[in-house]
Amino acid sequence: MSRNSVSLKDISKACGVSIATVSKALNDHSDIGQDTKENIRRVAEELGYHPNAAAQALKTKRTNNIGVLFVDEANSGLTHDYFSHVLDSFKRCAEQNGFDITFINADKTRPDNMSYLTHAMYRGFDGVVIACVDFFDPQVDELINSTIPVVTIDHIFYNRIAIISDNARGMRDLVSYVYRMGHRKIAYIHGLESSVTRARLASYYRTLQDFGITVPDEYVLAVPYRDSEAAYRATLKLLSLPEPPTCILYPDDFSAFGGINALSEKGLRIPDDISIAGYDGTEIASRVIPKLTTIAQDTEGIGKAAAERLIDMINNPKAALIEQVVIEGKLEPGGTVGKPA
Amino acid sequence: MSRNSVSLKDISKACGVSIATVSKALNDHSDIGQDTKENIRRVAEELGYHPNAAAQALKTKRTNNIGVLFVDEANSGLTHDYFSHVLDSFKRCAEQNGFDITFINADKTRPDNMSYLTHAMYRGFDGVVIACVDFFDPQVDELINSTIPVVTIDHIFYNRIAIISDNARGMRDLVSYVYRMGHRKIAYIHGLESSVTRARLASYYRTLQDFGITVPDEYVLAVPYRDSEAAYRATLKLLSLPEPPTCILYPDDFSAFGGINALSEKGLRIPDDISIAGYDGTEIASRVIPKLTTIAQDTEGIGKAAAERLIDMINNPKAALIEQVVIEGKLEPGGTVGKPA
DNA sequence: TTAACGTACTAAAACGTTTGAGAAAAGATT
DNA sequence: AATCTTTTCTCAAACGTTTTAGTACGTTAA
Repeated sequence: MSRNSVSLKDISKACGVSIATVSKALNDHSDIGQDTKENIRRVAEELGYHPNAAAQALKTKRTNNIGVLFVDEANSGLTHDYFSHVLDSFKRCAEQNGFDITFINADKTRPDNMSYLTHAMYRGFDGVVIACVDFFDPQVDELINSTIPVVTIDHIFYNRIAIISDNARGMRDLVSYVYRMGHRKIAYIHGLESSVTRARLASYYRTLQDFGITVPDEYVLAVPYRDSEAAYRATLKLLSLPEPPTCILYPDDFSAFGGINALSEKGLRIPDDISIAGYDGTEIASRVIPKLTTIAQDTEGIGKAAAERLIDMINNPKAALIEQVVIEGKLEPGGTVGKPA
Repeated sequence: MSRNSVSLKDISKACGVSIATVSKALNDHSDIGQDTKENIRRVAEELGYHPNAAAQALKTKRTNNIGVLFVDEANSGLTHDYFSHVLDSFKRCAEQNGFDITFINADKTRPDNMSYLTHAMYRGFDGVVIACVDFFDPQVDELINSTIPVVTIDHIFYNRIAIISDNARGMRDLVSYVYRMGHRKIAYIHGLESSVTRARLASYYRTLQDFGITVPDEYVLAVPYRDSEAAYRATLKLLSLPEPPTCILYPDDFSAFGGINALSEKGLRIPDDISIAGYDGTEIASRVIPKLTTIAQDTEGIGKAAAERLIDMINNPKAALIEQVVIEGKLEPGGTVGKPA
């Protein structure tokens, strides 16, 4: 009800025992009598005791708090569909293990002007999870090379555990699918330079090569992620080619909607006149008509794997096994890919 | 580079002054000589000192940390479009004022089994912001009635500052708009019982009344928020009425997409055969064709107002002025409302 | 000359925990 | 009866800060 603050000392007085005894009783140490424990716990409950995280952290060097650094192009991972789903899953898993999560500041205008690492050390995070568009930010680098347990998402560092969505496989599945649907002129509007983009792009070329297809350079364009305006313009560019593609792949579902706008503006029907596919498997993609063909990323699995590995590492720093955990996506055939016209 | 931990003591040794002097120098107290201050700061920098949040919190009872309780139907506000945008804005503003944000657990399965209030006190949050679907959860109630500074979003308590989106105004604007477009048979698929729903529903009836329109009871249906399946079914139900509506309003943009599916399945064209509107102003709403007519909620303004008020209250608990801050939305006319057929 | 004052510093307690070392009492072993 | 164990508890230091009261010393006013 109120913002009281009953401490171990209060309980110790009420029970007529020492503070140490109270602490041990509440932490279930073996050197406290059963009846004493019960009494102390009862009184603690009555008094409305709850521990003080700051004092515990000061003493034990454990905060049960995990730092989250999710930063996208807009300097916020929160409104980013993919990130927010991963984060939600991460959060859930962390909470089930008794950890809270706190954001590592993404706003560089904060008054104390701390770097990511400084901030993480200030708060004493037991571990840190990073999902980032720009893994080459020096501040990110500093954090990666610290001694704080770190798990990265969608980017591999030689000295860190990484959880990565299987972009190569996803892209291969997608390209194979549209190939099987009969497409040969497959354009790819991809995201800006990042390890994710690189993996997908390589897989795109590789898969086409396996099918014996070569695409003209004009079929491959770069736009920022989730920028439907840019995707719109890129799409128009593709359409203006002397030999336009019959199928366009987008870096994400959101961009695909930008593409759809361009196509419908040009009077092209999907999938009769032209086929398209997105990437991510956002909820909205499955709610529009026709459903967007896309690769559903396993955000649940990614978040959970990240949390599990990080907590492992926190609880067992010695056994820190550097590994890459690859999480498979899943092709979601919608109605936006048909036979080529 | 490493997870060192240089403390005031280390600096004091290096400078040959007392710990107190170091503390005061770094906090810019007036009773420390200018040159001493400079020297201490230089050494602190060299040694890579950064303060310890736990120790500071223990001593000062300030954590510079704000607890966030955002819980939606799925027990997570993170993937909720409206919430996540509000939170993003809140976070940004809080960070600019030197506050971090930590989630108050939404997962009731956490091992220590703390209530929201217990959790908040354990972490020593300086304040708490609550956006919630169920403000009648006893745990929420407990938190509201604690002495911790609280700001609520979209729900008014007599003893708390509330930031509320102007749902009455938004609904009035929307209904007036479709009325002006010629519609008289206006159905409303609304969300489940909540103060937001109540405000909108009342405004819907009130506005229609002002226009001298009465709607049959069958025109008003309830579905959960953001449940496009339910909205799909509700839409079919409306279409099967002997005298179906010419315009359907949905509780949110996402539901509207469910409605669109039902309509297109029935071969109805939007807006030629039937008109629809959403609510929220999600990004995707403006990226589809035709653009979804909707009320854009000022999530930026809501989050910012919440953070500002909360921080005010934290810094100046005495002056706690209980108020309701109303944030206006904005009608975004898209292409889904036309003249009635 | 003495008291009053201002400046620049320090000592030490306090915040609420945890924990290893030790102590006291009771029970078990010779 | 003396010694060893076991059980149950307490002492006290420590974690890294902040802050109040106080000290030492030089300067100024009477």
